[in-house]
Amino acid sequence: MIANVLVELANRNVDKCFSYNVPKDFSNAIKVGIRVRVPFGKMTLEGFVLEIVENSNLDIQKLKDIKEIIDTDVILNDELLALGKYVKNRTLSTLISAYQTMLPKALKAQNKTNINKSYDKFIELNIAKDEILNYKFNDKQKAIIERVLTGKVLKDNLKEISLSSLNTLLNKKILRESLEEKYRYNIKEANNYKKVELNAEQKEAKERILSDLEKEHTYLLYGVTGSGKTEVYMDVIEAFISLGKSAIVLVPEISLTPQMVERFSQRFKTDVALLHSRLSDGEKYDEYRKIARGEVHIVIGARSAIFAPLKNIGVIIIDEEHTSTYKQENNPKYNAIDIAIERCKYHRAQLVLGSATPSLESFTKAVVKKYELIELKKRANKMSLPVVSIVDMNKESKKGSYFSLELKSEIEKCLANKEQIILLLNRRGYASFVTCSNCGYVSKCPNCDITLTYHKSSDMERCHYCGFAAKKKEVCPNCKEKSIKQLGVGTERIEEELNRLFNARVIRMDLDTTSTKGAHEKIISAFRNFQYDILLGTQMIAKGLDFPGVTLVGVINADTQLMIPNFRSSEYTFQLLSQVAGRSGRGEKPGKVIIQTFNSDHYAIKLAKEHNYLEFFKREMKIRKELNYPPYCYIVSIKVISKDYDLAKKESYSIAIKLKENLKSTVVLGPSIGSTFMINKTYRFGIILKYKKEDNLYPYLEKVLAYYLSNDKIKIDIDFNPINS
DNA sequence: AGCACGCCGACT
DNA sequence: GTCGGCGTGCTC
Repeated sequence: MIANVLVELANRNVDKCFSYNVPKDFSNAIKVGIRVRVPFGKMTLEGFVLEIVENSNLDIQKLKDIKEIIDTDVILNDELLALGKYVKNRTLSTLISAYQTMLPKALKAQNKTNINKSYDKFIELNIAKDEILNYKFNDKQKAIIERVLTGKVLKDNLKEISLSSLNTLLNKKILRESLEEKYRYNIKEANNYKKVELNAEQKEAKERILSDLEKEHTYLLYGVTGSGKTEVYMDVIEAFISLGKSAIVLVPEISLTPQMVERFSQRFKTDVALLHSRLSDGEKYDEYRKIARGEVHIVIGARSAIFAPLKNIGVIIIDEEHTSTYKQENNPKYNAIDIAIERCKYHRAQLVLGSATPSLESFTKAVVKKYELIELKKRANKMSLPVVSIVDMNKESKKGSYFSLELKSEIEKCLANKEQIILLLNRRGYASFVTCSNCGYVSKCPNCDITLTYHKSSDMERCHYCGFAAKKKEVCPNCKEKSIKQLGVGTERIEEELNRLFNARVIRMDLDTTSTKGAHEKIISAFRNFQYDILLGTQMIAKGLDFPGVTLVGVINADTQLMIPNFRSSEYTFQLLSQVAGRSGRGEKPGKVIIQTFNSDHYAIKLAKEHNYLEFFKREMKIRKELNYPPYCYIVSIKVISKDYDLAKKESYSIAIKLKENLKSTVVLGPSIGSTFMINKTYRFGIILKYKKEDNLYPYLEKVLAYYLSNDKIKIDIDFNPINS
């Protein structure tokens, strides 16, 4: 018997099966989809058994033996095995890295993982009840026996009575110890569930999703903020569970949306498993086993939860589908929506993509009927959308202040009324960009309509997209003032200002203040409990949070997102402003939103004020069409990376030329250097491909990868449908 | 990833 | 004449 094993090394040279002889002792235990330990050269590696066969082209006599079997239960079932191949083919990653990202750390093939199951120690009677009379016990021993008489008791509870007495009884074999696997994480069961009746719109949405279960469908659930999408999700899931099926719910970052989890646990109790980055490796392992064993029907998690080993999936829900967190930024660079579609095909399941501001790609697919559009037009609580006002910071009399007069006075009003305030300053705004502090002019690339980024080292303004570069301007070409400045202000600075200007309790929530476990939850609950007046934070405060006490939302600078050199910057700005505006006025009092900007005429800002997604979609699509950006084409980003500048440059040019020759229906841009040109003394040159249909694309890119396979001086990194290029 | 093999420069 | 540089290739 021969096992074909994929070893743990994430190197393209060894990303294939190696054949091993299965010793007779293992012939019962060996299974496809488990991990084994095998000799590999002089090393011992872990790997996944992908096939078990009887014959081989290789000389069977020369095959080495499998050293050890690691798992008793299958880790990669047939669906996951196929899914890994799909990920590899979609992203041109190695197969091993595809499998590794699908699994929690405890189950990866890695020689030095030491994440174990956790056990509870129980004590129970080791003799028949009536035999007890044959012994004489002291008082402590009696107390212990008393507890154990009715059944097994946690050892820790008995230790409190007397550890030495307990040990005596164990030694005399009157009591015995037993181990029971335990789960380190269990969702908190909430009991305050109130059934919410769906309104007509929500009911219709639910019925649409359940209308045809014969084949897989993708539904785009487009509903304004507060339209009650979560209630629809829960009702749909309940319906699938009653059909004996299960559900995956993806949220952008689960630790930021605790109330989503709370609402699910109220309704579905412990039928829910949670998978997200804030769980420890041990906790993740436990949740994963719970899922694999079929002990829960619902999995809620962030991106990688799309690989949860649930069986019999009826529905996959992707909430806030427009968020970029569904795209993984390291290899394999997969998009959870693509994986969801693939899994839905396998299970004949329904995919629901929910958003108040769908990505242009998704909305386009709905327009061309690739997705089915379901609209929720009304807010479920009948509250009106908050009133948004835009403050043109160019017209502020006191230049250089971070707070406009209007925002300042509204903050003061709120504080006086003991109402709460959320202030947003996007953290990504720290990147230096070039702008005129007098008129708000921003340098843009003449070829790409993308903001230029100031490079200090060369004192040039560059386009990270096409490579265009120009000397830094001293005088603003718009207003002729000598007021060109680099901007970059962060939340920390604003926090200082708030403490200086107001007598208020301020809490800051950004990457720096939330690095420790449970920090998010602490900040959020402290704010919700009115321990603070002002919550200041980056975009992480914009998503899905529900604070009934908040009546004012202020956006310190709406332009930070616009400045990002990315064709999606308008889209992101619109989404962010719409999101954060939805945080205001969720309680009884109506909400107010103030957006400070130097670009008060920008359509993304104006239309966010009007809550007008459809008009934004139209406007932005027109621009995308003119400039040939997605959704009018697909994009591939290729990075040529090397420690050797000249080599990287030379090879990137030769790749670009070859791509131009071989991909006839593709626009090849570059090579150019990007904002991440030098990282750790490695240089990266970027090539961008734009195409609508290119049959030769995958085969040719595989050729390029194969060409550099054994060249460890050059690394080729390919990103399909990148989100930040 | 690790390790062996192999083909050219400065040394006990 | 040898020790050792790291380029190239292989690992069932």
